[in-house]
Amino acid sequence: MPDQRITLKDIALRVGVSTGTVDRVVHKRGHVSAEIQERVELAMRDMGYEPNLAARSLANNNKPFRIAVVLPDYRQDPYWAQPKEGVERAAESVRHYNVQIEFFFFSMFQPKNFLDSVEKSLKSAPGAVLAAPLFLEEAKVLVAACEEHHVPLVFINTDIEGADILSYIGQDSYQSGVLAGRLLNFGLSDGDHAMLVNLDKEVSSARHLQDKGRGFKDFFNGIDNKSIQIHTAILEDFDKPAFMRAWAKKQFDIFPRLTGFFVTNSRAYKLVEALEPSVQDKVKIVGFDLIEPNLKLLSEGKIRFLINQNAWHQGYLGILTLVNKVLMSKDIPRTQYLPLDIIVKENVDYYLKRTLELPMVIV
Amino acid sequence: MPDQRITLKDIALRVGVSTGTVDRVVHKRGHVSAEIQERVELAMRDMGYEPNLAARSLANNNKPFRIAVVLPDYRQDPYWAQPKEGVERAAESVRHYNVQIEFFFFSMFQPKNFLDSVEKSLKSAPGAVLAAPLFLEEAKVLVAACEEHHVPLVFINTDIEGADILSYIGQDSYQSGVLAGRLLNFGLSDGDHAMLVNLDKEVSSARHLQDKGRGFKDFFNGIDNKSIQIHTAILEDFDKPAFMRAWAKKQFDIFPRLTGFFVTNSRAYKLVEALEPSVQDKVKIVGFDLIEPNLKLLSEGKIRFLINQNAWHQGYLGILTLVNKVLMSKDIPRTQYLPLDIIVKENVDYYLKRTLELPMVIV
DNA sequence: AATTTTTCCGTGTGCGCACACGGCATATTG
DNA sequence: CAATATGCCGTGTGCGCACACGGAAAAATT
Repeated sequence: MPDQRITLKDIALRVGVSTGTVDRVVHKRGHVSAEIQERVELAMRDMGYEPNLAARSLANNNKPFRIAVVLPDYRQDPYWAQPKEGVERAAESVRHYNVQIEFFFFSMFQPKNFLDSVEKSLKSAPGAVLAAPLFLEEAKVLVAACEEHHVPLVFINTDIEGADILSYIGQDSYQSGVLAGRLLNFGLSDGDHAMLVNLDKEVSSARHLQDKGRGFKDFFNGIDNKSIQIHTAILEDFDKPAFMRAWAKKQFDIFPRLTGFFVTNSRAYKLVEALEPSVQDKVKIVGFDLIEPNLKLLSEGKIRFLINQNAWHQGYLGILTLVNKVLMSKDIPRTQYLPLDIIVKENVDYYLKRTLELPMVIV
Repeated sequence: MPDQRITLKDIALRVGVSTGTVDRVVHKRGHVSAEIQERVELAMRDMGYEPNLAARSLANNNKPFRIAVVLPDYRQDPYWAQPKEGVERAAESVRHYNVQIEFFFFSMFQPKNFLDSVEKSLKSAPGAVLAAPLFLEEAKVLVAACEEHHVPLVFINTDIEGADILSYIGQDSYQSGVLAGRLLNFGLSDGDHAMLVNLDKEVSSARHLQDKGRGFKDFFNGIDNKSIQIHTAILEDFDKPAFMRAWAKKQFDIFPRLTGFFVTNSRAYKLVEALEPSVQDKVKIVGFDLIEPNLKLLSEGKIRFLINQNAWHQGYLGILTLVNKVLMSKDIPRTQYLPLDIIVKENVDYYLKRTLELPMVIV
């Protein structure tokens, strides 16, 4: 490790040009002869030049970096409050770099509303966009627009395959299904039945749920020392308690040894509400996400495991990714998978608190 | 959020003094009249002044910040390679601030050797010290020395209660025992037996292991719908395969329904090695730490759960804590607990990779 | 050959802060 | 009252970088 950091001046001196010239090749701003360009680049590599980010940000911080954030309305679903908070926290972390955030919320079951938000966000001429592209076709409009204006675009939660974006941040849905399988299986006995439950409307991210289901079933297909029967249920009317209760009751009539459930999104609490109290304690449920209603049931033992989709971190990392790209000119991988945290009552606190502190540094 | 950040000059202008004066009150360097001091402080609070860290680090970065790191020799135990790597990664993250690290390794079963390392580290007159104080009495010497020279001291892995240090970073051992109890219990049936296994020499951190054991037993005491019998074993000769095999065989003779094990440190693989192949697949083992031999067994299903002690993060956070304190003059909590990550085959990759990337920013 | 254009490069200033230096008051001393 | 000391405060410089400006040389044009 070099004792003294190499500066622009150092390499300017070495090559025999001015710092202005070196700066030009650093930023590839042209107006430099081929020969000198060559020699400067060589010297930079040779001496191991790395720009001083503190100085860079100092010299830059008159012009703000504005990021538009397009997310589903968090008042509609507690899940979406998490990425929002992650974004806010990240914004605070990089405030020194004069990063400004503007939110654009849309209604999560209305593709048109999403399009509206996209248009509004683009009209503000942001320096970058962070979005959760819940609707495939509408998202393509966003991708095209960003591409045209050379605005870096990051997706969280849902990826659009083949889309030319800076990065996707989310989870491996298939793998999370496999994980759920392993967890549930550990608590089931030979001959038990388990059920995969989708609680969502058709329009939205059906892809996620499919992948999770596939992973879940694949896990049990790979088991050979036990026989667990797997069933599937898709319920769009998860908001109608009476219907849900009736449905649940019926299932136990049909499958007396039904002892395990896997809820493929953050609505595990809706399932618990549909169960009779005596059943709630016996049945083993695996769900997703650390939202309030789930947390309560987790501590009561009525949900056994929650898999953390790290929605908070998706927001946080999304902002940091854009900052790293635009302000630090770092290379960013096309997809960034977040960990699948396994949560039980005993370790839940750490994952909740983590959203509050965590000192961090842009490398 | 203010559109334009408040600078020294802004508040100097407002109060009607020079930036030099404001600077003096910011750094409490005295030589300011009581009245002006008052008015400046008021203005700072009023206008919400926050120093520009980039500018500060720029103006400072002639003088390096040297941190001495005192850890057990990582060649002696794979566990200790993790905090070492975390430290190295953190060092890289804050290189811009001219932070320099020097390691001092000691032999983990020799208190005297620890003392030697401590003395050597102090002779280098570091600006701060990060240490894993495995030995109580010897650690007190370090605490006293650091206190005398006003050198900030951070402990990882082991806390010394009542010691006047900047911060302790580690885990809640008791809680990790409770967690292990919950995990194991989920896979056990009524009437099964489980065993708590300590594989360690007497000299070292016995305290940790006790706490974990206590938590583990307390969990099962709190269970009422199942009856699980808990046994305890303490084995110092974990490095003698023949002895271990004989011991293991005997246990199953005594307790035919022994189906669960909880190994209180990172040596779960030693237990697996002591079991007969046919038993390895049936028995349910919960252990600690993502070290190579454990990972292999986890993927083979011979270890069911690993609890991640986040040793890597202990090192990482340790360095960041010192940087935040000394260079950013942040307030630091006396104890910083790290999350208890639950690891199975399906999510292990994320926790391993996490040590590689993670873009971060000092807030 | 004189003029204009283009290419290439150096100079200078400012970002916000830390800190040394020196100056002007007032207080202290003989 | 003069001489010295002390308390308070302003000024100036530099940290490393970005970028605007302008000048000199080379190339293109008339």
